[in-house]
Parts: sequence; structure tokens; C-alpha cells
Amino acid sequence: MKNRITMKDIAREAGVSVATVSHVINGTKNISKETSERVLKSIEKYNYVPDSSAKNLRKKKTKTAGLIVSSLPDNFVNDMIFGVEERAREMGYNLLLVNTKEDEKYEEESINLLHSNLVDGIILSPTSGDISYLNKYTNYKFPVVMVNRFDKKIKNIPIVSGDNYQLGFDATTHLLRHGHKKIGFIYSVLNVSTTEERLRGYKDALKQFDIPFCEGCLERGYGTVKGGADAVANLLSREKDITALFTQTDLMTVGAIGKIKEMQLRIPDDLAIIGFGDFPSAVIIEPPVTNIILPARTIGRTAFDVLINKIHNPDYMTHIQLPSSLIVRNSCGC
Amino acid sequence: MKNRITMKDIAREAGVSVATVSHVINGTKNISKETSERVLKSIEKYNYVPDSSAKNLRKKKTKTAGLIVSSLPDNFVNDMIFGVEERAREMGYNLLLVNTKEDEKYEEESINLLHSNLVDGIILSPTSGDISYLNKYTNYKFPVVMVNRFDKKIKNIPIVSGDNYQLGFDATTHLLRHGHKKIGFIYSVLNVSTTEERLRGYKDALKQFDIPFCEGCLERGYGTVKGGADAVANLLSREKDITALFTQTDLMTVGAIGKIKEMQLRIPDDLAIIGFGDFPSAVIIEPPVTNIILPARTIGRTAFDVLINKIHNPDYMTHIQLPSSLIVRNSCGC
DNA sequence: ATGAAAGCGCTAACAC
DNA sequence: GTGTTAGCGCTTTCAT
Repeated sequence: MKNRITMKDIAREAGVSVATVSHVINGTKNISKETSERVLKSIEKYNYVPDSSAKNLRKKKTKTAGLIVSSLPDNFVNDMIFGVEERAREMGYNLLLVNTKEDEKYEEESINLLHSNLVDGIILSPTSGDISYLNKYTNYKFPVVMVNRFDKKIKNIPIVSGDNYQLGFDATTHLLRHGHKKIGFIYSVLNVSTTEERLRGYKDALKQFDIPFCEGCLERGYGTVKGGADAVANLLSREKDITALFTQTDLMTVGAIGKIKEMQLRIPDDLAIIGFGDFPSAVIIEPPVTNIILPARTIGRTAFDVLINKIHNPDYMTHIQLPSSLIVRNSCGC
Repeated sequence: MKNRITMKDIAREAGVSVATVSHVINGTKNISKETSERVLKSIEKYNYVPDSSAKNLRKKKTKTAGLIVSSLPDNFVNDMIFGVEERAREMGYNLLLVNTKEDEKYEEESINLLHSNLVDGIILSPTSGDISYLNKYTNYKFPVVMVNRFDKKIKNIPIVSGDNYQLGFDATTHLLRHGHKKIGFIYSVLNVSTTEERLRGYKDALKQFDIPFCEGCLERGYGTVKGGADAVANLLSREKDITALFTQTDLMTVGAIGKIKEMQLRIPDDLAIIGFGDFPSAVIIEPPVTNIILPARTIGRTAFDVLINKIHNPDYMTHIQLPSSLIVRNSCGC
């Protein structure tokens, strides 16, 4: 393995000092055109790229951000990830991706590692566990922003999320307007702001229609197709008079629909359904499925912008809530 | 912003030298139990984490890998990404994710940047463009492995991909066996091994059934739902006697099915379809769609393992081809 | 078993 | 406009 070219080599080759090389690379000082060109030529010739580690050590910045997601990757999460990635590169940052798969311990380990000057800041979509350990980092101003899921108990941490309360309220209201009185709520993770807020919206919508909240209408399942199917089966065997469903992830929505069809129930006549999160095939399913969505890509992009602000100003705070929208198709009864 | 704790601080606190601290952290030398415990205690107390940049500079290794993908992210690519991510973390590596979106120039820039001691190696799913610039890196043994897509022109680069030739052959043969004589082939990127290999398989299958290859049966579209729909419309308006379709990405498959339904054609009676890449809702679509798949997650994981080998041994070479499998449902006519 | 010190490749303050 | 040099925080060789 040939030894790496360093700035010193370039300097020697161009007959200048390393300081000069550094300055022409970074444009940090006026260097005469001739010298500059000579340096550039050597750089070209040797295909030289400044060592990032050395630079990072010296500048105490890495120009990379960490993105830690915890969910089973569904369409929403994937879009959000690519939103972050897209914005990061637009801003000249690299992106370190970590998927904790709801593993709290691994989440803490990851943050600890990234925090070691590996990244300038972290965008975190946390697990449902106890994440108060985060205060350890945010307290002394290591830039962390929460995306999608948030936890108000953590101090000094900006948040970018969807307006999940309104989302829950709107989806439920829509079903209520179609005359449904008993609406199943299928989720995958509890103690997480997304689910909790939607649930709050769901309950408030019920209240507004003077319909009592029924504890048995809540059903938890694994956040996969299979999980959605199982949840529907359980829910329906327990609460026979449910006439509508509100599912919380696109994978579960698909599983739910599969199970409903398998049970020979008709959508939306026997059972109406609204899912959270759009997915490409929603239109071609019979009937086309009504989804309530959040702008995943924008949430990701915005989270990155907020992180940049936080990096530049350690006291920066905000809670941005992006609005949801209902994509009305037919599974809701419309 | 409080100043970062360094090894020096820990050393002072514990009343030892930095060398000792380093050794207890890394277990690189025998340190007496008492000293060791004292050091550990200080580390704990200050929540100290060694600076990664300094460590990387010194060791000339970063324990992070770069993953550069170029495709519009569909189900296959996403699964592959998480396969790489999963394996990376199992092996104690971090993952830098870059999506070039088929932008050749950005791809080259990214590689150049990552190569600057930012990552120990790169897993690349290249654009369709001319990537011979890669030789510049692989020639002097910077570890790069190609995943999914490959280009034999690059020297000294291991490859992990699906067996796309067999995939194309099998999918086409399956359709042929159902009696189809004119099969549309809908793809999104040309000059890329995945498409080219599948096409080669497609042609060979045709040959085996003594059916002449029809140039007009090939249709290119943008790799999205809309792209798939448009491609079908174009294809069908030109070649009216096509009775089966083989689409190359899951998004295009969905778009194609949507368009077919919109045209009031029946699947599989008027038009059979097999798509590449499975997607969660394939089962609940009417009719359930037959897909031919590649083990995306395994491909990702394997690519990472190959990268590790390449990092340890600069001369390591291989071309691993993972087999495809046909998920027979009903859209093919079965 | 522990410590002193060199040096990884770069940036930036300072000198000329 | 250009060069000298200290030092970022760590690992590691060599002493003791």
C-alpha cells in the first residue's frame, strides 16, 4: 500500500510551505496566482485530498451529522431518512446513519460514540424507552435535535415533528362523520409521542361526537405486515362491533387490509380503514386506501436545518410541527 | 460551551500518565487493578469518551465505512441499505450514507471526499455513467466494493450482486411457459449491470423458445410509480399485441398495474405481469402480484463482509452472485 | 507496571 | 505573499 500523500509532499513538490498549500486549498489567505496554480497542479498530479481526520482534530469539527432512527423502517421513516440525507449533502455535510431498531441500550451507546467528535451533532428519532440519559449530552450543549418522536422531558433539545395530535383528530373525525361509532386504533409502539399524540387526537374527536372512549378498541401489534394482520384478528375477535380502523404504520395498514379480506369482510362496507402514512401501492389496492400523511421528506430536511442552527447557536430552541393531510381515497367510505 | 474533557484531564484526575489511561481504555497493556479502577472511575465521573478524530489520525483508521447508492430508493435498495447498516454495526463499524441519485459527478466527488481518511472503505452501487475514474482509487488499493450494480472494467474491485442473468431468464421463461409470445420489458436505467444482465437473460429465454427478440418490446421509464405507468402507456400504444410484462423495479410495477387497470385491461388475462422486487402490498393487490426477487438484505450484509476482507487484504477479490427466487402469486397467470 | 515523549497531518497565529 | 511553528488529542515506542 503506497504511502498516503500529505500536504508536506505537495508543498515540497510545489516548492512552497505547507501553510501556503493549506491556504490555497481553503482560500484562507491571498496567495499569488502563480504560486496558487503551481500548488493546484501538484494536488491534481498526486490526486491529493487533505486528511479529514487531521483536519477534524485541528478544527474540532467534522462536518458530519449523525442520524439515529429507531423504527422498523417503513415508508415514512425511509422518506424521512432521505430527506435528512438530501439536506445534509446540500449543506456540505456527511451523514452517519444508525438504526437502533428500538434497542435503547444500543441507542445510548451510539450517541456516546458519535458524540466523541465523530459528528458535530445528532438527529435522533428515539426509542420508546427512557431517554433521560440524553440530558447528559444536551446539558453541556452537545447539539441534538429530535425528529418525528420527541420527549419533552429532555432539556435544551429542539424538535421537528408532525402535528400528530391534529392527525389523530382529523383521521378519527373523518371516520366519525361517516357514521362510525366504534373505531379500532392499531399501533405498534406506546410511550412514544407519535402514538400518544394521535391517541389524544383520537380521544378528543370521539369526545366531540359524544362517543365514549373504549379501551378495548386499542390494539397493539408488531410494526410489520404480519403485525398488522395479527392485530386486526385480535381486535376483531374481542370487539365484534367495530366498524372502522385507524392504523399507525403503512406496513400495518397493508397487513390489516390483507387480514380483513381474508376474513371475507368488505372494505369499507363492513370495515372502513384509514392508515397513517402513504405508500406507493395505496392507489391500486381494491378499494384504494385512504391515508393520512405527514410530509416525511420535509420533516427530515427541516430537522437537518434545525440541527445546523443548533450547531451554530447552542441555545437555539424550537418545536416545529408540520401539518398532516388526508389523502381521501375509498377505504374510508368516501 | 464547556471545554471538552481530554485524556490529559482524566490522567491528572487519576494521578497517572496519559499513556496509562490509553492503555486501560484499550487494554493494550497490563495495568494494575488499582490503577485501572482509579482511571475507570475518573472516566465514568467525567463521562469521558476518547476523541475520535485524534484516534483516527493517529491510527489511520476510522472504523467507518461509506455506502454510496445511486438509485431512486425503492424497496430493494432500502432493504439493501439496512442490510449493510446492520452488518456494519455488528462489526463495530459506523456507516456513512450517500445517495447520489444517479448523479455521476456527485458520485465522484463523494468518493473523493470519503477517501480522505474519512472512511476505511466504500461500498458502492454506482451510477450508470462512466465510472472508470474509480481505477484511480482501486489501483492504489483503496478498498472499494461494488454492490448490486457492477462494472467489470474497474480493476481490483470485488463485487456482490444478484444473479440478474438467471433472474431475467427465469422470469421470462415463466411467462413464456404460460404461452406468452410477446413480452414487454420495462426498465429504468440502461448501461447498468442489473438491467443489462436481466435483458440478456430475457433474450436467452426467448431464444430457447424460438421466439424472435423484438426491439420495440423494450421500454424505458423513470423509476417511479408514474414512470411505470407512463412506460406501459407508451409501450402498449406502440406494440399492441404484447400479452405480458416484466418490470424492473417495484415502484414501476405498481405504476404499471395502475395503468393497466386504468386502461380496463384484466390481469393476467389481457396482460400478465411479473415484477422485480417484492413489496409489502403485493399480496393484497388484486390479483396478487408475482415477483422475482433478490435477497436484498443478504446482499447488503455480504457486501459489508466483503469490504472487511478487502480492508484487511488489499488484494482480496471475489464476485459473489446471490440467486433470485420467483414468488409466484397470480399476476403471472398462475 | 508506569511514564516521557514523538508524531499522526493539518490549521492558524505570528513573523517576516 | 509566504514561511515557521505550535499544538489539536491521541497511540505507541522506549525507558525506567
